[in-house]
Amino acid sequence: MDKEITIYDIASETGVSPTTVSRALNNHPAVKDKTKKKIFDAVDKLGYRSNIFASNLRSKFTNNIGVIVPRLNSSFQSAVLAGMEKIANEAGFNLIISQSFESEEKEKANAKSMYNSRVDGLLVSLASNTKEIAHFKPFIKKGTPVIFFDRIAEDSNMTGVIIDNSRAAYNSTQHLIEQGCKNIVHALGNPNINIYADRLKGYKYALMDNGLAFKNNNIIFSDLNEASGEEIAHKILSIKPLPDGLFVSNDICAASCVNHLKKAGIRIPEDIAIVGFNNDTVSRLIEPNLTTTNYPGFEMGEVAMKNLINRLKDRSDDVLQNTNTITLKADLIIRDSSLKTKKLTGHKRNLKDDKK
Amino acid sequence: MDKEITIYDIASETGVSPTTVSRALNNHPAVKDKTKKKIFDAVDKLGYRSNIFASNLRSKFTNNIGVIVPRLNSSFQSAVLAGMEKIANEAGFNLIISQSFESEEKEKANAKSMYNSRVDGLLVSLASNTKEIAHFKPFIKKGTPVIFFDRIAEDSNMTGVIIDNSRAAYNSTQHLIEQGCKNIVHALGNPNINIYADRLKGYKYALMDNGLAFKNNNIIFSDLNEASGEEIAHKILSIKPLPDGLFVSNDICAASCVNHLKKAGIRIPEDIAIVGFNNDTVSRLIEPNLTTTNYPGFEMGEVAMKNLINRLKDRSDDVLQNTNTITLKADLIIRDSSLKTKKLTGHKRNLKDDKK
DNA sequence: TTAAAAATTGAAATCGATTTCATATTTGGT
DNA sequence: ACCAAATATGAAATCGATTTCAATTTTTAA
Repeated sequence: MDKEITIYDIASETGVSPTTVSRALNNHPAVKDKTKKKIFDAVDKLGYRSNIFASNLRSKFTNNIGVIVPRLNSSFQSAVLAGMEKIANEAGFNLIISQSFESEEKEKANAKSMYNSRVDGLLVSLASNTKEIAHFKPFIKKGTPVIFFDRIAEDSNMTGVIIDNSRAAYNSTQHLIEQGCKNIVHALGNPNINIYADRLKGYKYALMDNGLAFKNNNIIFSDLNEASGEEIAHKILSIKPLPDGLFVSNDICAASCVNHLKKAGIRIPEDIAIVGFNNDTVSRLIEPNLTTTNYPGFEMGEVAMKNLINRLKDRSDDVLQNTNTITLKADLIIRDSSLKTKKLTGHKRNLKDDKK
Repeated sequence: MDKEITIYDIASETGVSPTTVSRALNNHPAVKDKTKKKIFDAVDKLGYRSNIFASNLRSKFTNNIGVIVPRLNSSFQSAVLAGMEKIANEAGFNLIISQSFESEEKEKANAKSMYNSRVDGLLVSLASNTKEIAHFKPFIKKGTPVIFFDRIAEDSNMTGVIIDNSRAAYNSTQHLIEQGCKNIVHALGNPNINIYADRLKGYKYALMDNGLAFKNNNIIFSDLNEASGEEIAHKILSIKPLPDGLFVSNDICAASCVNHLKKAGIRIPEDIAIVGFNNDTVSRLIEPNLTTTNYPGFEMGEVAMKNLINRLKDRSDDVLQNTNTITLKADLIIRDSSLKTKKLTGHKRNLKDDKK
């Protein structure tokens, strides 16, 4: 096990002081180019690597950014993380990632751990049962920026990066109505989470604006996973008369539901037009292809991380400091699962459809 | 911004020395219970939090474990990461995650960054174009354990966690042969990566053992993504006579391929029996359901992390130190896409099929 | 009761980089 | 060529916990 090379070694090798070495390494302007070169040569020669702990201890910055997500193994969340990692890595930050498994307790524990790890900033997508966000107060108090994404704390005035869930749901519902649907079921997740609450609103508004009545019976709460697709299908089949439209707030669940409805002899979209959410891979692979809302996860990750890093870089930038909510575009992608009136032509389809 | 509470504050509050405080906090046996209690009371009262940088600087341990993956947004990789995070979190370790984007250069940069971050251990799934693994030597030299998973460096004698890719491919091919296929195409990814190279071997062995000739024309190299499914379908259609079996080394790609073949009027499995790989969600949602190999990502993450942490805990445990390769079970799940002979009964199907 | 052994506690050095404040060296203008 | 301003460099304190080695207190055994 080699002995650690320190700036003192570099200093004695080059005949300057540790102070100057430190400055040179941090690219401080007050070091002559000639001295710098000498120092960097010695750095290469001796194979010096900065000890970030000594550095952090003194400077208080860790170059670590914490991320807390409900689950790592979700295609949406992993896209977000991929976007975040890309930006963070380019800016020289490390990503420390932990998952809450949808539990407020675990989220609190993770926050505490992140706090102890002295992360420079924190990005959070809330657990479904998180009711209050006091566990992030210590960060704020200490001046560590916290940014929420996707699942945000609405009542707080902390920054959040989201899509306009209400509008997206409105557009989905409106589209179904335009296809002639008059009896539209909406399947959503835990309405404690802003994204589902907002989508429910959008669904209601669209019904209202089109003079359609909202019926409690047409709302199905579920976990929105593969298994719940079957449950939803069963519930749909038990509704008389059979609904003619279905808006499921998740593609995988919608796809599973499509399959089970098909198995029961229901034709899609002729009997029921179906719209999903997320533009998950599966939406482009099942038969019929699923109309859905494109949820730009990778981009959301990039935006949230860029915003965070900007704050860290320029703590005085009031414009960014005051940004409260960043809303990303999330467009409806129309495919066959909802097209009762006319089939898309190959041409039109390509226009709307073909982006990964 | 509050002033940081240190062990010196605790010391003066309780009237003992910082040394004793440090020992109490680390649960050192040589501190009287009464003293401990006094100290912990003061800790609670003052809201003390350990400064891990001061601690790391002296003790050399960071409680951080680095993970380098080719891409974060892959359903397999995110399942692995979820498993890793779970175990690491339970053991009090943080996860620092970065992605190589399949580039050896980026992988090297990430390794360097992990090295500078002084991670206690490193978990790596190699980039597709990584030809040599010298960039992990510094870790070994320093005594930091490095464990590979899924995509390992075969020639090195470093520990790896994998599935038996050759056997899995053998079983897939054998299954197709048993269904009566005599002309089986295999679509795989970059054969520089062990998993595809091994599967290719398994495919060849199965042909051989059944007296079928191996034909170079029946091998298709591709990126195995959604788009390449279409390319593969086109290539298949151009082969005369039409192959009667297809083994694609990835479910999403296989699913996309299924769709394009169906569009071309090919019946599955009657004309071509198809087998995928991974047991991705989509394999259970497309029509017909895809026969595939269950790839236990979450479990692989757990196993790799457990192994790493065991090494960290007991550096003298020779049994674990010498473990070279850990192989996980990966069973074939038979579904309709490959069943030419007889349809599965509902009963049999549930037996084999119903695990997430 | 007393010496030896065991159990507790503490003073001070240490980990390696950063930062403050002071000093030395250049540069530029006249 | 000379002095003020601008540039470069360095000495020493500092960040907060750990650790070594020594000292003190308590317990045990005879």
